[in-house]
Amino acid sequence: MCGRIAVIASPEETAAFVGIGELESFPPRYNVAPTQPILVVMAGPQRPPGSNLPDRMAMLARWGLIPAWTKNPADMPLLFNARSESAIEKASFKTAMRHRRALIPVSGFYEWKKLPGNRRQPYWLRPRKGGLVALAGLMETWSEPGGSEIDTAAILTTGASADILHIHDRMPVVIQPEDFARWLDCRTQEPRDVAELMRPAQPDFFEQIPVSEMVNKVANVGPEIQDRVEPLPEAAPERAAKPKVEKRKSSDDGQMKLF
DNA sequence: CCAGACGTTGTT
DNA sequence: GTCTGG
DNA sequence: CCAGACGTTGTT
DNA sequence: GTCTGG
Repeated sequence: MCGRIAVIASPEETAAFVGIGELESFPPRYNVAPTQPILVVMAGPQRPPGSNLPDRMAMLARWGLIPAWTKNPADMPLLFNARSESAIEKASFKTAMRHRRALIPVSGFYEWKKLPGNRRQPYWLRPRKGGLVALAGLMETWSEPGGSEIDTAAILTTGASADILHIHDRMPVVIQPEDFARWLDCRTQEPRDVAELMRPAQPDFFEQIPVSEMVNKVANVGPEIQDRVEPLPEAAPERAAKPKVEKRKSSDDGQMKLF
C-alpha cells in the first residue's frame, strides 16, 4: 500500500520528469502523510491543433480523495489509496478513474513491515536508478456545502512485486515515463484501455532501506528519517533467557475480588 | 419504488 | 476500541 | 500510514 | 451521482 511518501527532488527536476514547463518552488518534503497537500499532474485542457498551450497541468490536492457526491466527508473513511483491481467499478472512484487520472511524482514512499509482537519495521523505498517515480493517482474536486472547492487525490495500489512481498502485499501503481501520455489521456483512453498499466512494478525497481521509527511521527520531517538502520530482528525477542521471578505471593491467587 | 451505501488495510 | 489530525 | 485523543461544567 | 438490497 502507500500511506506515506517523500518528495525531495527539486521543482526543476520534477517539472522535467513529468513534462511540465515550470513549477512553483517548493521545499523538499521527507515525510508526507495523508490529508497533506501533494503535487498532482493531469492532462491539460483540450488544445486547438498546433496550439502552444501546455498539454499537462500540475496542482496541489489534499491526499485523501473525497467523491464529488459526498455530503459529509466525516462519514467516509480517508480514501488515500484506491485498489486498482476494483477502482473501475467502485462508486467512489469510477468517475475519477474515467475522467481524472493523474500522476503523482514522488522520490519514494514508506512501507511498514509487521513483525511478531506488534512491532513494525519501516522501510524507505526509492527507485534503484535514482530520481523520481510517477505513482498512478486519481483526482476529484469536492464542493463544500459552503460553495468552496477542494481538490483531492488518491494513490492507486496493486499487488506487491516479488521483492517487496516480504514487507507488504500491496504497493503503489508505478507508471513508466513512456506510458505517461496514455495514462493521462482520459479523452481517448477508457479505463479498460489503461488497465494493463496498473500492474506491479518490475521486481527490483525499488531499493528497500530499513529506517528508524522516526518516520512514524509526522512531525519528524528531516532527511535523517531516511538514514539506514539495522532492521529489527525478524524473530520475536528472546523469551525468558533469564526467567522472571514469580512476583505474586504464593498465598495470593492474583484475582481481584469484586465483593 | 425508496433507503442506504459508497473504502483500504490488516487481522481473524 | 475508534475516531481525528497530520 | 502512525500518533494521539477520547469530556463536562463553569469560570476567568 | 450511482449502485445494491429489500
